[in-house]
Amino acid sequence: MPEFAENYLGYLLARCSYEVSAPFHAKLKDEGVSVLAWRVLSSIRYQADTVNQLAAKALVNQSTLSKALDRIEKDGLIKRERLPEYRSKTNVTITRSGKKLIDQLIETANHYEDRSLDHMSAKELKELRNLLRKLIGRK
Amino acid sequence: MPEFAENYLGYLLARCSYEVSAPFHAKLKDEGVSVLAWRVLSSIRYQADTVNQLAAKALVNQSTLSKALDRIEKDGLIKRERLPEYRSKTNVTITRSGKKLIDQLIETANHYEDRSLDHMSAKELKELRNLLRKLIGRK
DNA sequence: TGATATTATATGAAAATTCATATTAAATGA
DNA sequence: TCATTTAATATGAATTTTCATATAATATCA
Repeated sequence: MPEFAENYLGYLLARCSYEVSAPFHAKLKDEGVSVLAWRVLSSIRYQADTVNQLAAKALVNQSTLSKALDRIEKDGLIKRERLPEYRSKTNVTITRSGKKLIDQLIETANHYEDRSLDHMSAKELKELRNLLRKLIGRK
Repeated sequence: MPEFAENYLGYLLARCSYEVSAPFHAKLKDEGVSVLAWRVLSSIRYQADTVNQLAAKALVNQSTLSKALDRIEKDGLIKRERLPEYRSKTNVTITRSGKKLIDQLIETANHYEDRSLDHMSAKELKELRNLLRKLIGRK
């Protein structure tokens, strides 16, 4: 780890995020699924959402998401349509085949998560989640 | 926060990393400095390093870093030269003007970090860092 | 030692991302 | 109501990243 980062929380978080997710992201790549597709599909699995909302949740800017949605839609995993009650918003819904894919991926993700966390106790993990939520003001 | 992510540590980490760093990254953009340049320069501020090492530290693949180094070098912030004792490695060193820039940026980064963490106690922060380090096997 | 394998970096072409702005819809206000 | 502003999404052009591979140096081994 670079020197500056020893106590720099921004970098420590980036590194943890990267390392914890790397194995699963590699798996996604094997399956030909982008990280953005993963985030979008898991977000809308049970509830449709608009483009801007999804961009915020997927941690990318709106333009990036719009173009990613083009590709995900081309793959038949989502559908876009203007909201009837507010026609400047685009509603993004998951298709049957999108559901099939994401349900498999969520299962895989949970396996990977279990494996990457098996050196942490349940108590530590709970504490970590609490601290992270507090960090971003969710607690 | 999307539903799937409520307990998915991979996403929680990505979100925290993103949110904690966003204000400083926005500031970097204002200054015309890329996140990669920030990571590279802060890494080599006191000690030169090779391309592959830097790529790992900067959390990007080697190819991405090579091209970023082209740009950072063009800006006069770093210098590349083959290591005399092992000529297939490239040593990346910081220039005088690189040092000047990074010293300012580190100061700015610390300000931002202080501000984004002022709702956390010192004890919580210490505990968070410990847990994060344990998560990636640094403890 | 010469052939082969491995390591480290660079690079061309393709893909994804970003920036700025266009387009379209909705809200506001004179 | 019509003009103006604001909001939501899409898109062209430029930049950056990625993938695959080239290049070059070093290590290995028969």
